[in-house]
Amino acid sequence: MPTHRLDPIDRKILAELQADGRMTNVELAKRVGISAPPCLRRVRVLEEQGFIKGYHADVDSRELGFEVQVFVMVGLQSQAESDLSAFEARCRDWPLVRECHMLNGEVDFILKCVAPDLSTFQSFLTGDLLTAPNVASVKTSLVIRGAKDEPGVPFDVLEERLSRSA
Amino acid sequence: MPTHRLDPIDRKILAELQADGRMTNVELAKRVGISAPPCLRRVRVLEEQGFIKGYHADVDSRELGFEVQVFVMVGLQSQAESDLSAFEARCRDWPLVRECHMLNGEVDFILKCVAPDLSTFQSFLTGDLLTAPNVASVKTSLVIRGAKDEPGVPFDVLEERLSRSA
DNA sequence: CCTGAAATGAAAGGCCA
DNA sequence: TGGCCTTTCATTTCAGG
Repeated sequence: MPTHRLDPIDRKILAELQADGRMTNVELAKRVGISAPPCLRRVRVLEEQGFIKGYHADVDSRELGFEVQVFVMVGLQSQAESDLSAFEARCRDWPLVRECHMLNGEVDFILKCVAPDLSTFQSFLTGDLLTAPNVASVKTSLVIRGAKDEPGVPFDVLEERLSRSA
Repeated sequence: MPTHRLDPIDRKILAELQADGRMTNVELAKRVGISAPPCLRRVRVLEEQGFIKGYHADVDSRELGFEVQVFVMVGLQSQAESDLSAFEARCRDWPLVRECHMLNGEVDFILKCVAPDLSTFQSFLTGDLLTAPNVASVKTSLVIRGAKDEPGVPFDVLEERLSRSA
């Protein structure tokens, strides 16, 4: 487990910033139990080493007009590495595709898509995805309602695990 | 489309904070072209009205020791509303389940899960998910590699759409 | 609803322990 | 490393257009 360089204070910093990424540094320092300057230094290091990849406001996509969320299962004809990465590159260029993960099993990729309405999604589907090279099968599943959508990872599980192995 | 109360400056604020949620207010004000005090007022209003649901540091889950990501398709025996929401409540209690969405079609739910390793996931699967009431079918798909993982929504698409309908 | 100024409070760097 | 001090800059309130 590559958590070598992280002490308990670093993990607490990550957990706090995951829960509230706009917290001021003095508030963060208070919560993790050190003073502000070393706390800020730790945050910088965590950013530089890639443990923190960025900070994002979590916007309400439905309120903003993105009423449609769809999961799309994609199978390709060729699973040669060059064809896989060509498809991935295409996904990165499609703004409606927010996530693209390569899976094991019969299907090759799962895509998480958003769209303002069904017709916008449908024209993406027929105009872009289905006509893309090497695409063999596409199965879409509309999200009827969202029940849980937590960003990040469960730090409780990590801490529990670390205390077990200690 | 319920974007009524948002003017172009509000949308720019949302787009900027989605891209960098830790930006200072003066930097944000400079980017959206107004001075700091009204900019902060707008941010507060966007938070209070729920357009901004929170701010989160994006932590590298693999670097932190969560090596396994799994999508799980779940079918239930009963689709009565009380049974659906009972399952959703269960998902909210499971820390390894980060997302739970109700879908149309043959499968009822898709879950996005993380775990430190396969054996942790497997004990969740057999110990918690498969033994939960009302669960009829479970199909898991391991993420081999991630190709795209963008949080939030594509504001370009929204702006383009608004300029079309104007 | 915005700008501009003034006071409070936080960020960032130097330096000592 | 963490803590303290100082300067710089951001946040917040208030007066005014």
